[in-house]
Amino acid sequence: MGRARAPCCEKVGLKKGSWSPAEDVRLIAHIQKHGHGNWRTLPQLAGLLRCGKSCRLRWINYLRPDIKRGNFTKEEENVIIHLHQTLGNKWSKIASCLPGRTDNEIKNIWNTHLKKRVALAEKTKEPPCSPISNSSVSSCCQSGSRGSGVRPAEEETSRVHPESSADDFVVIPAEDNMMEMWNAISSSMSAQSTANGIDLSMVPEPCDLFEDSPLFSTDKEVNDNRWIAYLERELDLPQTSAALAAVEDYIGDPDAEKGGAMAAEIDPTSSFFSKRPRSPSHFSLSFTDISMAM
DNA sequence: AACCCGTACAACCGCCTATTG
DNA sequence: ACAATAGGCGGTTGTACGGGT
Repeated sequence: MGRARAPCCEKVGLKKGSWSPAEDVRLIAHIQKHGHGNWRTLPQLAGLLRCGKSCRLRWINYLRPDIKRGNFTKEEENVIIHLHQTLGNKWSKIASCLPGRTDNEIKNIWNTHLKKRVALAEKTKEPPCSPISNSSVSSCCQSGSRGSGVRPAEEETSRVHPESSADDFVVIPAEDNMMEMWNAISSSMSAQSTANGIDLSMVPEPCDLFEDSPLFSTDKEVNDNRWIAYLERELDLPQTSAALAAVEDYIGDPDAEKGGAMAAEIDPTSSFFSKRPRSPSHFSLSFTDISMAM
């Protein structure tokens, strides 16, 4: 309130714009390993040339394990329309009623689709959507006060489905490829996969995971690179220099066929997360598979 | 093929609130 | 009580992409 405020971070030398797959992997790996205690210090700790806010946004809106991607269902759209009628542009509150959807995503869908649809419906005097019970709307949104820190993913009980009838609360299946990805990664790591969020403190250290693998090295940096290489491979990302270094380090031949093929795939502008959904079997690689491939 | 235009959505910005010392 | 800081929110912008001409 008029108070002078320091910038959230030193912007000089920081990267802006789209996130590269390598940055995504670094962020995921860091949060998997350490959680996100302090967003401000996270970029340095994770070795990212990004502002803490940018990291937070990327995680919350895109990389979080419980993000539900893909088109909005009719029911979801109806919920948004109804909630917007009562709450206005309180995107985070609306998001709290739609598990797996982010405020940013809802804001976008409203601005690009639903706003027009509602305007058109008002013109033609037709309802923009089917009726929805008020109880479901109010009950799922009244608790979400600003700054509570409770994200949709963490709310295990406030899950509303627009077509719910008597009790209003049903669980929307967490069926999205990001969940599959995270579950695959988590299960590969013997960590407990969760449908409604991951307890990061339970995730084992990468080095621990590699102990039984031929990839394991006593050199921490080598292990870190191999860890990133593993994640990149799991995510089907273009292999970064870290990954290639790990490969070369392991096979001892930079010009080996596989290393060369991986290098040819490097494309810093593409992103795994913009690709179409894939089958769960895609994530069936094991450490054995990787070590064989390497 | 080149250009234009609309759409979708990721990302940034600035402000506000909650928390902490 | 106050100030500093971090986290969160909503508005806006930038840009990639697809379809039409």
